[in-house]
Amino acid sequence: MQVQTASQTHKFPAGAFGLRTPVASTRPLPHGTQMVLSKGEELFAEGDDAEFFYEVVSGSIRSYKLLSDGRRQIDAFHLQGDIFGLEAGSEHRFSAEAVGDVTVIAYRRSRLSALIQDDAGFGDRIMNATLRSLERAQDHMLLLGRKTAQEKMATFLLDMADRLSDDHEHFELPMQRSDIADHLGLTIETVSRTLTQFARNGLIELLPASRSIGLCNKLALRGLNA
Amino acid sequence: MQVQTASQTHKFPAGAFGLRTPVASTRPLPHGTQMVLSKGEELFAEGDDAEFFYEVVSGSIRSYKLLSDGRRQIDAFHLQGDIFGLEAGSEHRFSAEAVGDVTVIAYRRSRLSALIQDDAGFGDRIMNATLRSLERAQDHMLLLGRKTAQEKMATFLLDMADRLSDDHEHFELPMQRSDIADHLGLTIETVSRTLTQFARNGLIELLPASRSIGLCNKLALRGLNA
DNA sequence: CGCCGTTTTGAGCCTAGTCAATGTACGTGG
DNA sequence: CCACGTACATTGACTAGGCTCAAAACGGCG
Repeated sequence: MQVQTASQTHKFPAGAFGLRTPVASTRPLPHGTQMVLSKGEELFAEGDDAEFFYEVVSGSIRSYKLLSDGRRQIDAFHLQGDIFGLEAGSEHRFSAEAVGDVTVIAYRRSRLSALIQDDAGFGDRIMNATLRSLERAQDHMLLLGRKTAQEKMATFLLDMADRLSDDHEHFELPMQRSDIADHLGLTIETVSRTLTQFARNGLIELLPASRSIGLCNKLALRGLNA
Repeated sequence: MQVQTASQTHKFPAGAFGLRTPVASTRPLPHGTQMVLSKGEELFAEGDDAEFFYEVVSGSIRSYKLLSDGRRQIDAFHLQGDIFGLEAGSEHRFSAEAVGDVTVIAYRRSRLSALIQDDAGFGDRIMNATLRSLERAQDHMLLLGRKTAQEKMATFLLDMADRLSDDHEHFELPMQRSDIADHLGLTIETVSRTLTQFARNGLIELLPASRSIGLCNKLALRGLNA
């Protein structure tokens, strides 16, 4: 997949039809196929056949929907261990792209019941992953519908700190400002201005034009969180 | 339940602990307990033990989250046939209230695996209901994050027409303006003004201060929908 | 060094929110 | 039967938070 351009769509994991691919990019697993995607590559698009669902091994995936005029809503960033792309119907209801370089495992949906038969715990993992996605979605609806720009950013930063940092204070954002904006229902200008303001008020540490963030005053951020 | 006031919380279906209740309000079923709630009654609150999950028999349930200062986001209206309130963790992550008079069936979560054993189709129904909730949530995030007030109202009206009317054109809204506002991330004033404007432009028919709606120009509404 | 993608900053505007008053429907009690 | 009270909905005037448009700054890379 690393040899393909960023705009192409993968309707199936490389190797599924015997395609010649770099050794490092795909690897057969007992139950799924490992895939490597580079920055910006599309994993699937809204409307594609939902033949596979996925688990993130490393890196970050953005899943999103578009309006006809191009407005975008990123409904989630999927990080290590997250499962996504499982659908009730036959088509994907959203698109998914690699935020940076990413490794995922693709599972064939038609083999879901077989996977569950083989591994009793797998079914629970799927159900729990789906329920956790729903919980995240519910929290995010509250954010999108009722929080101010400052509250949105505070919530986002605290969540990212929890999900991608060991000390829950210092971390590197995998995505750019436009991704954050389209996730929080804001514009890139508002995202940038809010970060600058947080830094000026001593809530966060922020190297100029960088994606590394340090949370200096988590208490104040939590105060903004609700 | 009909004898209780609107603000009380049900931590369990009446009858579960031998409470004396009106005959008409609860009825034991093979797999669950039928309950009747009157307008405004709380089924469960955020943080309550998620001992039961529910299926709507008739009427409409609103599920919502609150911020500390009282701002509310209604993440869904559950109508006939919808299943809701199943959680990954031990607590409910949102509150649920009857919009009008409602009948639901309460299923004990601890018996979920038994229910699935008994009825092979039940597990699929649960999984599908959960996935459909997730799809709805994703659509709704796009609405909340990226649609204008007019687009939000158009989407909402078309969705309600599909879900609670036979001809998909004439229907009675079960909820009041403040519920619509808190569902769409707007204020009641904006909801009211937008409806009035739609009526003036001939998109809908609207008896004054009434909840009955007729869609006159679905094409124009669909145009606003994306 | 210079280009390009990204981020930051500034100035002005607009959509939807706030505050306030009026209108309407309905149930209750005199 | 009507007067009143309450809950809900509509309408108006004004405000403000976040958006748009525009330009400058920064960083990485050939």
